[in-house]
Amino acid sequence: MSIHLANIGDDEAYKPCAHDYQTNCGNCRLNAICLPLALESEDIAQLDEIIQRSKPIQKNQHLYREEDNFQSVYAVRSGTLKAYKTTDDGREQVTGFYFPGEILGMDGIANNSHASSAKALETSAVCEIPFSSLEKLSTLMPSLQRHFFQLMSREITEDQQLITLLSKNSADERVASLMLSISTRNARRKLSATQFRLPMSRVDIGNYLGLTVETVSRVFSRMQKMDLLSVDNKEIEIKDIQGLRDMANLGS
Amino acid sequence: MSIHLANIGDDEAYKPCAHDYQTNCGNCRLNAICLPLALESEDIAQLDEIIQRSKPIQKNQHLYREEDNFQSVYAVRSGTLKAYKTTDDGREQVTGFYFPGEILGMDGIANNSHASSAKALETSAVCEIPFSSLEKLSTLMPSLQRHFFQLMSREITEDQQLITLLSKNSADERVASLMLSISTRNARRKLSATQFRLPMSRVDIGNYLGLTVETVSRVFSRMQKMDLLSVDNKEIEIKDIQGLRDMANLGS
DNA sequence: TATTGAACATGACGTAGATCATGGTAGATG
DNA sequence: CATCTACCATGATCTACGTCATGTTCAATA
Repeated sequence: MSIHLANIGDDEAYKPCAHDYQTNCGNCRLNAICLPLALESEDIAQLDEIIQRSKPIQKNQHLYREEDNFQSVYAVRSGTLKAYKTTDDGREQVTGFYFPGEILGMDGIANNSHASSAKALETSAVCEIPFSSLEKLSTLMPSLQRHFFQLMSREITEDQQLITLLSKNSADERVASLMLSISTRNARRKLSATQFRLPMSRVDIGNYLGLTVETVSRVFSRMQKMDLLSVDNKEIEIKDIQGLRDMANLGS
Repeated sequence: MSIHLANIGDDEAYKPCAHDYQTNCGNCRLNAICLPLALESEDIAQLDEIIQRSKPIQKNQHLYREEDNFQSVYAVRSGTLKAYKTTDDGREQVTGFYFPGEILGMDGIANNSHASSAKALETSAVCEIPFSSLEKLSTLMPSLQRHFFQLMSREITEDQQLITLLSKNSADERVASLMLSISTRNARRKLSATQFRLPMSRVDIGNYLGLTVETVSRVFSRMQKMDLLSVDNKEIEIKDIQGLRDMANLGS
């Protein structure tokens, strides 16, 4: 098992068969990411009540599929998922990767049906948040309402970042940006910002970044030659984070 | 004055100096787009009270700038605006065009500061919706809360569409898609789906679609040669909408 | 009316990244 | 253990689109 998984593995998430997880939002160590809001403890208790902690999702299993009836949004507890749309001519477009503490499924609210599919890239666990309950609770708890408005707004700004990346940046810049993004998201979860295992394949990376697998491979090779990072299959070690930032060309 | 503006011009929006517009959400002919929800008439009256109808914005004037303090979201009453981000190396990325009935500014909620700038492409009028009032009202009116969740979700799905377009589609497909998008958005407002004036420059189109001006020009020329549409500067007439759909390659 | 300048069109040419082809490696399965 | 199949790396070639250069049109202003 990888270092990455081992670090997560000591979490409560890995009790696949227990019906009553001892987890709740109050003691979850991801709540700083997932719920960065000043909820009163009784508020958190109320939130806990509507959240369902599901059994693990196996690798390649779907959490939901495009056009499924929309019921819930999901917070990642452990593992990683990718969201993707299937284009009209049958190809796939990866629209995002979701790490522990991050929330997915909000694109389904607009039409009461999921606008994308979500698939586990490794064994993962999620908290299911039924949206109708969330709505009701939000009218009672202004800070929760605000939190969800902010979460959705953040999703918008992140999508706009990706739009800019796809529209204006070279292959080198795109891959470097993704590596930096994963690095900072790891750091937020108190994991190493410089050493990690990529949960996704080169195909997924290329698809997400609008590049072919071959180009992604070549960029990784180039980065290694420049001593920015070392790549051993999916194991990444960032060796020169400033150099990587320079390559990403995103300022500072 | 163009056909497009003339059609809008009979609207109440064009009373630049009046302090008391006779407009309200109840009688606004855009409310089917802007508020497609079953609000009770007294609810609409409440909403009306928080909405401020501002004086027109002149062409090239900003509605807000990136990093401005976020206070409000805006509904376009007349005219057109573009939203854009300035990348770290100083270039511009157009992230969206906003037509009457559409809402912009929601990307500012996440960080209480606008994540993009908004500039009028022609003389325009907007309804300003102070967000804090909207939040308060939303806790009292579940249907309004739901509406805004849906609006934001729609913004997410549209951004994802653009991501896919940029990542997977050719120049022809991108331009054709934009023309079709403008066409359907015109139709929603009971304007012609086949004849309209583009409010934005070729530069803006290219920027939005991740293409250079030259490429956009060439695509327009190609489309004319194929008799899909006729272009006279900014005046567009779609002559073969099915042909255009085929070119866009987005299915049906 | 002449003049200036933005916005647009179009040709010639260069290039980043796609496509095609081949080979290597690591984990799954009989 | 052998075999199979994803997944990844890397070279050779091709091409869509960018870049550069030049010209046109039209609206604004002297």
